Amino acid sequence: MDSVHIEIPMSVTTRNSALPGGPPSPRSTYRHGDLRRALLDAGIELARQGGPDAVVLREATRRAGVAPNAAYRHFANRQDLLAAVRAAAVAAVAQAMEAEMAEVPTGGTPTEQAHARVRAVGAGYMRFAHAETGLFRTAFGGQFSVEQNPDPAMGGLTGLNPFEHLSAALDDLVTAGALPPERRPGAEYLAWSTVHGMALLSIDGPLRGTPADMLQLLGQRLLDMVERGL
Amino acid sequence: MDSVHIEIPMSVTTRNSALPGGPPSPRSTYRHGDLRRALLDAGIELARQGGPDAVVLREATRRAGVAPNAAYRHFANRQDLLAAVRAAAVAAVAQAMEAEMAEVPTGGTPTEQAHARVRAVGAGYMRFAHAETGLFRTAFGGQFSVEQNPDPAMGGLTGLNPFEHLSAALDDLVTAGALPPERRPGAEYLAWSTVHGMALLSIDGPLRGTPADMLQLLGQRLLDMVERGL
DNA sequence: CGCGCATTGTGGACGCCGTCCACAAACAAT
DNA sequence: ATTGTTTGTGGACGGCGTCCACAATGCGCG
Repeated sequence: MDSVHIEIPMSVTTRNSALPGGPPSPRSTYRHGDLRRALLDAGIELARQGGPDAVVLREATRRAGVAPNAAYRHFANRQDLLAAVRAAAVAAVAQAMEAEMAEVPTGGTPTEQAHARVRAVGAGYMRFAHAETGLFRTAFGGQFSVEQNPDPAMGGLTGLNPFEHLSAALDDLVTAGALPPERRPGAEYLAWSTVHGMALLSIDGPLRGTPADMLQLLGQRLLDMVERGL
Repeated sequence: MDSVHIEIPMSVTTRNSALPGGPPSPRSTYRHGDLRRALLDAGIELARQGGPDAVVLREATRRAGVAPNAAYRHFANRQDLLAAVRAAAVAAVAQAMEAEMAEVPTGGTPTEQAHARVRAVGAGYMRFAHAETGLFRTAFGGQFSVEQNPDPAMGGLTGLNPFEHLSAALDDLVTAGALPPERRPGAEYLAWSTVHGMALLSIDGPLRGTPADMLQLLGQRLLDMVERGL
């Protein structure tokens, strides 16, 4: 696994501090304290290990030490829980991008900087897909949408979601004069398509099992292609 | 929906010629005739309408007018049936590519021809994704692999599967002198990533619902990018 | 302080799914 | 005609999402 820092908000306060291992200790109070949060955490963990299909309502309630139906007090249905988990997963992708951008060396011409930033966004996306397959698949595997009425829960530490990071990086490219303005509209989708495709090919497709360094190399070639072709 | 010719092999002979509509007429014989084929056809239809998750064993047997367990005489389990459906779906993609290539005007320099062929492969892929979403998702949505020990069931009319079509087109590009040989290795994955990403973005992602002509345009820009950047 | 009520968790049920086992019908080979 | 193998049936099990009725809880209002 690649090393990617993932910062997923964990339960803040839970009266029932169930230590891992052993059945969750019986609640002292009838009320749980923060069941919504507990279910969400359980869902995130399930997604991390098995992707979206592994987010099973009954299993989440089991882990929270609660009856299956209790979930319906906090989520309309399985789909609703999954949506919340997905938001967390998207936020994690945003953070992966931010981490990657933090590594970009300062200095160099504005053009170099701008290019480096676009590459960081793309590389963060692909690296995350490889390092946190389950979460990535949850975020971008099935149906997803990030742009319209941006859910703040999908933002990283900076508050920007992955799509916004990409847009910003492309804007920089234009300001730096490295991308003709007339080519800017829609460029997000060209760039996104490219890295999205490679991410999926490398976790679900023919590139599955390819060693990380090989993948890194291919990824760089892909980004070269985008840089030349955009 | 775009118009794409899809040729999926349908049942050759079924003693029980169940016309659509109404419950399937009771079998005259205890034996079915070609239950495997019937289940596969049902599975394909389910996949076409609802993607891989819609391929439900019990529903397939229901459509074939047979008890649920009968399926286990022909498929090891649900996964096995799904694999067979997937093969058919992949073959359909190959045919979509072939149809697209048949449209390429003859004439022009070898370089132009080669470029046109690569574009046809990519366009066929994306067009199919849009026209036959369910089948596309079944073929390339979840885990998939096309290259190692090529399953003949995945080939189109020419016998080549989608990956082989792409490879051949890229080889042509080299022969025509439009792609430096040193850049040839791995080029499949760069090109595939690109169209795969856009295909998914346009059916599951933010490009969902984009009008077909808009999509066509974006697709062409994407192929331009590949052409320039490969 | 006590009461009523909205909130939150429980228990039990339903119908759907995939899968397993034992049995029966149909056919093929002897 | 008998025997044995294939193919379909019937019934069952556990797991899932979801619904309804009920019980415990704790908060706000008098």
